[in-house]
Amino acid sequence: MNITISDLSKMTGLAKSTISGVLNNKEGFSEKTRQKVLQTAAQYGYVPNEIARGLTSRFTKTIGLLIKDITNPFYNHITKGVQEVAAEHGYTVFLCSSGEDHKMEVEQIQAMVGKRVDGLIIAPLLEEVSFDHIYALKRKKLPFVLLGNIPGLDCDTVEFDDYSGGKQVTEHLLQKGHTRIGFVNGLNTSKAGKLRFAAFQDTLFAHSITTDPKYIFKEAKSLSDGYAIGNQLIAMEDRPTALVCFDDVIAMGVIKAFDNAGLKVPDNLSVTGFDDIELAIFPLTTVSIPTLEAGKALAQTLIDRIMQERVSKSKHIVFEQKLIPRASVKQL
Amino acid sequence: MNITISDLSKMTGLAKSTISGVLNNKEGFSEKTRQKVLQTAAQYGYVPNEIARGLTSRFTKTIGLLIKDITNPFYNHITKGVQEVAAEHGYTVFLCSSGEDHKMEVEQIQAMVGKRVDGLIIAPLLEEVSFDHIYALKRKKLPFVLLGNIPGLDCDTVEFDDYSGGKQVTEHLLQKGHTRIGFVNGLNTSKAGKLRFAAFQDTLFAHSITTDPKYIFKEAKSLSDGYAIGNQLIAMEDRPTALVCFDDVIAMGVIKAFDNAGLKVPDNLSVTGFDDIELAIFPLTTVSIPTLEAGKALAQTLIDRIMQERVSKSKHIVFEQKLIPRASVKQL
DNA sequence: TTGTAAGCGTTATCAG
DNA sequence: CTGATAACGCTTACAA
Repeated sequence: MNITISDLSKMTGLAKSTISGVLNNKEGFSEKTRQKVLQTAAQYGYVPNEIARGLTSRFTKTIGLLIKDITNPFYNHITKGVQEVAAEHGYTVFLCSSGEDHKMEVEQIQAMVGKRVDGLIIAPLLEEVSFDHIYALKRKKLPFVLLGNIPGLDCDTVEFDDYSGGKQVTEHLLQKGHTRIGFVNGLNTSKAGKLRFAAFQDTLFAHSITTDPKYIFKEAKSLSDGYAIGNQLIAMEDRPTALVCFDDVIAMGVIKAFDNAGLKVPDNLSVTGFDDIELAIFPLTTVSIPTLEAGKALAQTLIDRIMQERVSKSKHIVFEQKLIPRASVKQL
Repeated sequence: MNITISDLSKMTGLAKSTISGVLNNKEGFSEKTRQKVLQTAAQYGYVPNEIARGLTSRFTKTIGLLIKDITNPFYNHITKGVQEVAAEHGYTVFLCSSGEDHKMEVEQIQAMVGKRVDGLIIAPLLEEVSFDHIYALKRKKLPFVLLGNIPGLDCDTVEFDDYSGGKQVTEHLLQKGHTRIGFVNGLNTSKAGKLRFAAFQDTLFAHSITTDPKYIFKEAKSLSDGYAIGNQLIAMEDRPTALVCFDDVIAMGVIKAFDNAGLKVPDNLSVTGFDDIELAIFPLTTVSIPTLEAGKALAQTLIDRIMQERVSKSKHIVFEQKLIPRASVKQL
């Protein structure tokens, strides 16, 4: 069905190794043979079987990418970055989503290992979860780079400074005169959420401000979660004056709820997010995160590691987060 | 580095074929051997080399997905759908983006064919472009399904009824009393755009309404394109009263421009989009498109075709588009 | 400059 | 019930 190198060998009367050599641009073939091979290959639409090639060469020119949800702007920008540099270097990428489910994460990684990817980029669940599968990778000496880090695990990482981001928004809110501030956190399995929240609490504590526990929400992960929380807030008589959301998507959900109820942001509630997603046309004060660049860095780091045959020591890249003040926070 | 079946063979003292048989749940092995194999395999963390497996079995359990831009909600929802169904059936998916570039499209498909995917899902450029690479697939008898259709090419397809969508919005606008209506089209390579625009023109024509050519824009593909067009519109003294945009992302760009200029939608301009993306918290009148479902249908159709060994005749699935009236259109 | 042969990790076939 | 052996399509010594 698919033409092979031995087919070409028979057709041209040349040996398989000759065909292979020419096709791989090796030196030392007469122009005549070279032409003959190239021509008949083109004529019959020969496409080398990379999979057979991978068997001998130990390289599949494939990398795996495991993210949480392709539908989330944060992850699809990372994906785009990975994609771009992978393609530049001739790699194809397997895309897998864990959907924030640990079992799925383990399975998908396993599947990609089985398919003998040359390396893996993983955005793992980082809290309240076992890392056995990641350690297994390390033991196998399969190159991989993590988005985020696992304490005590020495490997390449790309990270964002979430603590700083959390601190920046909180201080901004404080400066604007807010003292009754709520926080909507993401999933418990997210380390970014843990760090942002820690920064939030620490910063408030440093200013001797305490938060009412009823202003703290958890486990939000979608626009509809944000929407539901927005409605809870609307129903409270002593609402906070400001709300820090784990990401822009959630923030948009909250804003939508207020909008639907005829309330205004920031007049009735100041709202902030994280990610600075382009689609949020609402002038949302947020913390920008260089996701596209991080994706590129992720892929570049992995490819470097694959080439170097894992000699050099681990690389750790940290991207800064930066507050983007816009109009969703009111000066009190 | 990676443990193989022959390693297991040596360790257990059993033959390779025995190991292979047990691992693949074949009948006819004593419970004793079975246990022995399974146990040592687990002990040493054996992961079958799918790539070697693929060499003999002719199946790689991998499918390829080629889209235009993962960052666009339309495509990432399709991707999510494909992903889900693929994972359910034990397939891993290669994700490639053409970035709306024909050369890239050809190359990426070529790469995936080289990696011997079992089948391909392609969202190809459909206008002003050659289809040689698609015909080559057909000749190779490699299963594939298209998002959209190519006239004269008999293959599985999943489509949206873009003409109907275009007609629905246009009629809606007419009903609301608009007669000076503009249109922002997507790229020339998009058939969806061609169809939506044709419906737009036909519908206006049927109502004996003509559009001013200066109200027609082309080649928009991003929020910033929409933004720029919004600004052009703002600068016009005789603006249209309504604007049909190729998709929600572009529409959001237009709205953003108006917002920034202190103008209001729909008071100063009625705007509509396509896709009904969740993130558009602005109450945008749009045409909803079941992208997630389409993604699932795409994957299911492909997998069916792979199993059936391409006997049955081509399947064509058409998803309807549906107008979702919201508040971005003003009653005149 | 070209050809032969072995090997990559599996599965399949066919004896034992 | 188990074990050799060939085959999948390619690369790579090594030989001619």
